Amino acid sequence: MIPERSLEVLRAIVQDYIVSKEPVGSKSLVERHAFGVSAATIRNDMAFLEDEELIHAPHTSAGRVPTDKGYRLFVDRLNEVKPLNSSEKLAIEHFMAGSADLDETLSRTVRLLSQLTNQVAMVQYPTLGKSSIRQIELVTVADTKVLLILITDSGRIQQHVIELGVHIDLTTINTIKGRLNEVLVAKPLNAVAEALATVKFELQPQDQLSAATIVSGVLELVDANRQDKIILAGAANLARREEDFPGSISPVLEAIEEQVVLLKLITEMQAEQHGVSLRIGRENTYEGLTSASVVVSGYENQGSEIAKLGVIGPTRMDYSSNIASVRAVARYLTKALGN
Amino acid sequence: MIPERSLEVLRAIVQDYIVSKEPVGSKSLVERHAFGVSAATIRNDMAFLEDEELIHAPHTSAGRVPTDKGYRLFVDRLNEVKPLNSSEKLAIEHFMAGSADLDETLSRTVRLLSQLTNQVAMVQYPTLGKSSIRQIELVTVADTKVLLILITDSGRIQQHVIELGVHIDLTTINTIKGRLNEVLVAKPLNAVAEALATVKFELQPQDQLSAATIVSGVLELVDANRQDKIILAGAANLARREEDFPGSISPVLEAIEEQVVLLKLITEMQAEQHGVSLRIGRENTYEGLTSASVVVSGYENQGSEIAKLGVIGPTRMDYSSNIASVRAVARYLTKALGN
DNA sequence: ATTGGCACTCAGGTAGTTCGAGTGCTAAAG
DNA sequence: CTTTAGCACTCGAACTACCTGAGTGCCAAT
Repeated sequence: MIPERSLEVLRAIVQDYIVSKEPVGSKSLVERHAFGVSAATIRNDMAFLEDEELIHAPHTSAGRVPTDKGYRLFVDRLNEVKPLNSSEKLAIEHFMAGSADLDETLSRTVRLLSQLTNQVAMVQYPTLGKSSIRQIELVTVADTKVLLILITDSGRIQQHVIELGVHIDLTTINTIKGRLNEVLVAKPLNAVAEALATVKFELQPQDQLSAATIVSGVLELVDANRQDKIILAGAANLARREEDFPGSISPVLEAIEEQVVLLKLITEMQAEQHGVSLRIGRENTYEGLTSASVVVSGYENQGSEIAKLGVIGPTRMDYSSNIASVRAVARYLTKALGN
Repeated sequence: MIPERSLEVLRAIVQDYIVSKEPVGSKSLVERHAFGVSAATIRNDMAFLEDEELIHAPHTSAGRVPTDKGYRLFVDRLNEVKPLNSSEKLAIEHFMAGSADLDETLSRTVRLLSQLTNQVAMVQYPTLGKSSIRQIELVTVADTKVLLILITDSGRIQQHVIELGVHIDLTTINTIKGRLNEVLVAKPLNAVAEALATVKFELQPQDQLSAATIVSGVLELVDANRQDKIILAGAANLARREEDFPGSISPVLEAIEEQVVLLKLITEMQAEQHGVSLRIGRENTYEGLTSASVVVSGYENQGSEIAKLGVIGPTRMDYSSNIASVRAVARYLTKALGN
């Protein structure tokens, strides 16, 4: 068990370190904070915190810096989430005005988040696995090509051109389309494969092949997009915080360019407090992100979480305000999707 | 007029500097290159090149570094474009295999280019203004909503959901669709507005409003996408070349995140030699890119240029191989689009 | 448990020094 | 007129030595 005052000392160290970017020593600590005890006492507390591996001294005669574990304890037990100030609220209102389709909304959201936090922001597209099919359309675009369109209840529209190799007439297309919609509408996407496995079409033999091609096109479209998409903004903010990353920022840049890594990461993350989840430093198993922290929140549509958004920054980030921003933006996006 | 040997010296300086990243002096120059004259003679030539502002000494007792003007002369008159080596050709073949729709093709292309060059690569989506309409589709997606789909001859598919506010029946939609296709098919996109200005629909009065809404939807779709799109890859390569950028890479990162800037830039650039155009250092009017060079080539569909692609890197880049790569990838993409 | 005192540590800054790559100039040679 | 060898000069980079001061850990007294 950690004594109350030691926790206060840890909080003070984290807060001071975030603003000063310098290791913080016992003296400056008692100057800036009213502990009511002397520096020597604080030093004892600090020695204790160091034993617990919550803080760490870069070298013997330097101040202390929080460890990943220290940050973790800080956000879990000591951190009070700052409410947004009025200019931040204003910024959100501003971005909120006049949103259009899904692409536009998400792209605005990610830019908003990066501006609010001055970090790299990311927004995941609604996960198809959690959506269901609203409608399927087939449209001929050439003699032997049809355009397959998949519309989900989250408003996402996917399309794919299918080359049939042979001519197909309108009646056949309409038969296939009708049957597909019968079978698939309102089905969640992860149930599509099963539903299509047994489907039969009342068609002439020569058209059965085309139907099969189209069916596999549907499967492909559903599947190809299960690997969801992430959009990013604010990569330049990384470079501006370069000194916060030991070594170079290039592994971090690589990590965020690698969508697969990011997707895996945020999918694994489970909501902790305030509906926000964090990965701090080495808690990120991915090599390139061990000196970074990730703050993520889910956003919802029709009452259930459909995807996530968040920010990536140095472990030495202002958790208070970043958590507040991520949470607020997630709520805003949920609200915007409600319309 | 610049004497022949001085030009050779400039070429040698540029080449050595690109590999060594160190200012190059007269002595190492005569060692590495067979000029057949002594270092003192080379020094005279170097003094001449310095008068012409083609090279520059960082300080009195240092070697010389090419200026932007020097690089420019180098690429215009001295540079021979390296043919790609076999592993590079292999990489292109590999990416070439199994390309699918336009999105996929371009996304592969940009990653390919960034891998080949180890720079930041960019690919511009086909400019709509240079495409024409292949087909227009209307699909109902809800009682009062229709999905408008625009397919261009470059294979680009644009979609937009239109909220009509009132019910619309299938016959009406088909009438509108038929008429739109009659009027618009094969029209270049920049002629769409004109073509639609006078179009009339043979419809019941209560449906005229819906038709008008759809028409304005078409216009919006054409127009909203006139502001073209660029996709990027390899931003991490920038960070890896950080020492090549004086100051910080963050202005460069900002510039490339700002699509408008990039679009403006590459739109202004006109093909020079080999079908490739360059902007070297301060030739880039945009502030953040004054220490960067941009190599761009157009790519074609059906015999005319539809958009551009290229790379961005430090002024001290290997122009030979980057020009070769950009040119080769542009050709490959042109070929891939031909299918 | 807290505190003042004190010796100790060590990164970072300053100053002085050397080293050598590279220059520009001059005078002689081709 | 061009080229070359020779030479004095310059100046950044690298190395050294030194100092400073913030910060620590520990101990004995409260």
